[in-house]
Amino acid sequence: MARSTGKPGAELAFLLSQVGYQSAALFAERIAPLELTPPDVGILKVVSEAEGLSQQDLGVKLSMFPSRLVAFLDQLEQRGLLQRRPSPADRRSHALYLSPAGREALKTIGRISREHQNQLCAALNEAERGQLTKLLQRIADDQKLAPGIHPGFRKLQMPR
Amino acid sequence: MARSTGKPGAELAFLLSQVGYQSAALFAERIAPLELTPPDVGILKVVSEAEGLSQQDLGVKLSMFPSRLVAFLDQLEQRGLLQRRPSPADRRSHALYLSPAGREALKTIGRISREHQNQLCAALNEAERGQLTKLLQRIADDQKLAPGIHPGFRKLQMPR
DNA sequence: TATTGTTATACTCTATAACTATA
DNA sequence: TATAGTTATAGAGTATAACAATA
Repeated sequence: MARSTGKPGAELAFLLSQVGYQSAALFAERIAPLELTPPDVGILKVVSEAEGLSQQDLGVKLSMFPSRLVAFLDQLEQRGLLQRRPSPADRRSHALYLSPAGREALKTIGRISREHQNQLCAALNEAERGQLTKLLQRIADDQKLAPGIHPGFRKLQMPR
Repeated sequence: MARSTGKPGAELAFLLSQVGYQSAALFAERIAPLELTPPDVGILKVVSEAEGLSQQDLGVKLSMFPSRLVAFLDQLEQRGLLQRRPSPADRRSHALYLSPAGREALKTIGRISREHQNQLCAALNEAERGQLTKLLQRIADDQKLAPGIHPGFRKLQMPR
């Protein structure tokens, strides 16, 4: 039974964490058959929006250590989704590009993401989803969360 | 700039994951000075609501492997927040209880949680927080998320 | 001397399965 | 023989720091 009056608890913050985790977990399940993980998707997305960027740039955008990026990029490159091209100005750095297959993968991911959202938000109609989006966006802006960048890239580990 | 018409993307599902992660991360930071982690808090909370339960029971409630529980319980017991008492009926099993210090810790955690929620939801007024809570609760119910049980107990690992 | 990307190392946390003591 | 809790082991993933090539 919920308290209707009195000192407010932290139900909302906990609900946010619960539902947010559920969203991440279901999404991870949905892309697993593509042999992709959420960080893979985040990397592909950022590269697609800023092609030619260096691994350094990518690390800054995602707040990831460059050394942690290497393994992800190796795998994406081996699978032909992403390319490391020599940088014209600096032979130390690599310019990152999506391959055609990488762009195709992003389209598939987009479709999967929409299905995922429909499943997750099945309890709400369109108007309610719009309401929810607006409220969450206000929090995200206030919390200085960069659009399209998941804060989990930084440190990892949620409950423990 | 947001698309006002056309095929919907998955912005809402991503926003939920972003804000949910932010909630979890900020909460973890807030309780870190108490030398507690979110799973510690989850355990204390469940025990407080069902004192006398066994480690087996606790594992089922949290969807955690019993072997994973051991280290958490060891630490909480050593710090005097939780007690393993002999079970009257079965000498194999332990009945879990909070100590007075454990109950005190939960009060502190409750205060911290409210501060946390106020910080996280600073962009919204009371009415808006109520709206948001209702919408999220509808999703949580539809997704069969148990009240007060974080789905992250199960498997862990969000971005990867 | 500083910087880009890579590799090496140590550490944390987990699931699985073996183990003990009771039942 | 089965069950409660514990311990052992191996694996996944990370941050940190050392490293080679280039600037």
